Amino acid sequence: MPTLYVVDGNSLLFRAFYATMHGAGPMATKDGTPTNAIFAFSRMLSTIVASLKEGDYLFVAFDADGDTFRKEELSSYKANRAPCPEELKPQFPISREFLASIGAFYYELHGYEADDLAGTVARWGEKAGLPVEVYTSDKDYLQLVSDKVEVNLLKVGMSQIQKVTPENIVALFGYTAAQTVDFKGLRGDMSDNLSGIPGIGEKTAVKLLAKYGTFENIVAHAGEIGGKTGEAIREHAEDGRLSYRLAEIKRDVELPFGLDDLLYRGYDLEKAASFARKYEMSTLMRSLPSTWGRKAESKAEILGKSDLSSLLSAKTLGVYPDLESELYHEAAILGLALSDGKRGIYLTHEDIEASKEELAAFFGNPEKEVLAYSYKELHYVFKRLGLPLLAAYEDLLSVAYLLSPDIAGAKDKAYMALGATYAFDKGERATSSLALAAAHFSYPENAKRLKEEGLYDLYAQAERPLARLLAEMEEEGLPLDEKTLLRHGEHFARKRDEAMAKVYEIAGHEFNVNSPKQVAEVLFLEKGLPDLKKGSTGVEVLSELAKSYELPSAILLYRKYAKLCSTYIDGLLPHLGPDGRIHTYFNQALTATGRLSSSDPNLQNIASKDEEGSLVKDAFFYDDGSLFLSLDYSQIELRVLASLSSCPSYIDTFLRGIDVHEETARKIFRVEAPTHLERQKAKAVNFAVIYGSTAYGLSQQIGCSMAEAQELVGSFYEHYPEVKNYLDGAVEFAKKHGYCSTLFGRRRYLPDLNSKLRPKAEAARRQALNAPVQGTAADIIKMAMLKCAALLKEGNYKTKMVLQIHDELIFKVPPEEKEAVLPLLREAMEKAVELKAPLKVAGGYGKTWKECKD
DNA sequence: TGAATCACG
DNA sequence: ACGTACGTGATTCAT
Repeated sequence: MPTLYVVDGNSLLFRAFYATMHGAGPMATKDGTPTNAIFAFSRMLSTIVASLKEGDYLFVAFDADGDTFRKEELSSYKANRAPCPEELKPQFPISREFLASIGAFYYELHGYEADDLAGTVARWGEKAGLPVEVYTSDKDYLQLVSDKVEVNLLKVGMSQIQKVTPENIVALFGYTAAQTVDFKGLRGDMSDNLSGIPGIGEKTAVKLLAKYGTFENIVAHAGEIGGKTGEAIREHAEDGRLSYRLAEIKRDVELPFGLDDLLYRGYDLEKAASFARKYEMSTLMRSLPSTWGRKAESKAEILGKSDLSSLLSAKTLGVYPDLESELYHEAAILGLALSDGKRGIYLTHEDIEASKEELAAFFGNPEKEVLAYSYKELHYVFKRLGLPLLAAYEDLLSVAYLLSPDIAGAKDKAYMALGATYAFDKGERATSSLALAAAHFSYPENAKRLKEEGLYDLYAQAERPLARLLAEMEEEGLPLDEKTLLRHGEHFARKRDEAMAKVYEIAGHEFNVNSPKQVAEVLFLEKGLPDLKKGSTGVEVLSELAKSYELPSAILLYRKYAKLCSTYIDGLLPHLGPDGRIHTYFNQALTATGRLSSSDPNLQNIASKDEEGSLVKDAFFYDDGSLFLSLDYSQIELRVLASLSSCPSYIDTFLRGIDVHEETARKIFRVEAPTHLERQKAKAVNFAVIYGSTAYGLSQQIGCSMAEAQELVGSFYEHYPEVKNYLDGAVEFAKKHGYCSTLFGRRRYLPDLNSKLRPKAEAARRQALNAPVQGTAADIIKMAMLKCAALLKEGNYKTKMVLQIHDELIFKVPPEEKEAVLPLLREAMEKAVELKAPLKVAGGYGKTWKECKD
């Protein structure tokens, strides 16, 4: 039996809005259009569509603009309703657009409310003998409940739904479906500004209805009802009647369509994907039920394997490796999709083996061209397959990242940023891999977009070539000696257990020291230590408490060794390959600022500040006599700030090669020879400036008064006025254009900059200040990496770049190249880019990673 | 899945 | 009145 689904669009959209209003992310498109309600609304509709079966009907009712017949009857109707939130307004038309994109029939009619349309359509269903499912969060709809009609009341999201039927309605609400209107007549409805009978609340109304049945019968028997209640009924019967009439849903509205028009026929994947792209909702396609998606024709005509040589005669191929997981160092290689944009072939792993020579001839030919999603991934996969990859290439992931830096590692988002049309993860692996391979032919249009936005040089000179270098670095890996690591690990574990025993001893009992909640309970409740920061047990709090108490310092000690054990011993070992090396992944298209990140494992946050922690780096060494070389940029971000702002006195500090923090201290404290403390404070001020911190933040950082912090910042800007100018200008620009950019044009979009929520806008302001600085430094080191790699190749050196840690490069150097390579690489890094404040590089050799940092 | 914590730049 | 320094990743607990 087909079912009719009736949805109260307004109600769901409001519910969707308030459910996501305080959510985490910005929930807006790049141009600032809010989409939070649409996000949740689309989820709700997806859930409903998912429950539809072939032959079912779907109708979504909306309120129309302007007044309704109810307003004509009562001018104060809904008069006290809060105005529609500004962020929700633009989302009304978008919700219609969404429904259209998924083929859902919706309607609104001037003079009527959504419930009248819903009630009318629900009656059609009843008359046709169909079961009807109504979705709303408005209890007025309960009057529709019948043998045929179930009302689903939404509580929070789609997760909490109260199904109301004739069987359970009295138990749930105390009145029947037919009595819903009588109930409203008595109780009224604050949200509609209907008084009902003043003084009668929910409890009284239910009691009266149970006894007398209907509103009119209650009025007729008002004489026998005593006390204030009876008095109120007699006095306000007319008010009640009015509320009654207005609460009644009209069920015979004339509509220009019929039940047949509501038959749900599914959605066009292309239209839905295009909606998702337009509103930057990367997860939408995944939440839509695939059973209803009418597959777009695959762009690539699928060829048989016998046509491989014909396909390989193309100059350019889109190539997409089909892997079992994203961790391509290890993941099983399932297949390889090749497309020339119009036709394509999917090769299984066996096919690849069988056609290796033909494939090698194509990919080893520098005259040919490859369009890859992630060249880095492809490169690594080809190495594993024993295939060369020397063809020229484009890296679509980098293109997407530059055009839309907030794609954060999500494939859907990346393809969406490229405007590539493909059915997201629908259908067979082979089909979707081929669709992706073909989608890479969007490259020419996107290259044009890069040029229009001034990003092409960054792509062609930095990101694109970097993809190959990073692949080589990942493949090279870093040597980790298991024995040494385990030896240090035993030491850490012993210390950890000692610290734990001490914690238990002082606490007087055992508890889970790993649980911040339990730690807080023991410290602040059991032991009565002062709670300095809202129950937090972080290092700042515990080290402060450690000055006066024993327990916090024991906990800190436990935490230190527990961290070393779990993250750097137990966490690292599973990543140690049979080759004795650790192969990290460099994420090239992830951070908001243009930095790289490292994961699985993260080699950019191996301990080194703590003396014992740095023992981890002691386990990284070569067994063939090769050395580690570490070269790092000194204060690159401050030099970038000085250069971006063209501040002569700041630049001068760097030109003179003096200690920048000491010089800042001399200026802001107006002394000749700053003390150690003064230098520390000046250093904090320098950082506060590039982080956009407030006086409060600075005062917390250096433990001084707000007044002093204010004074220091003020003094800084007095001595470096151009810096202030530059920073003010940067925020202005970002507010006006919606993004900020680095010296080389890399953008970061900041839609929150104009948020009405102060903390959000303030956070965005700080990001606008910091991103150009951090991002420019990131651009610089990327260019330096390429320069270093080119020089090493040119000079036929065996030295290899193995790691990048934001402002530092680590190399593997054979002993015989020791003398030559250091000055070569240092020079390359310092001259990578010509800044107004010169770049300076420091560093040296060591037998272990730890040693080269000493 | 998110919060808390702590490792790095 | 309100929160309060940028950017990451891994582990653990708790829901």
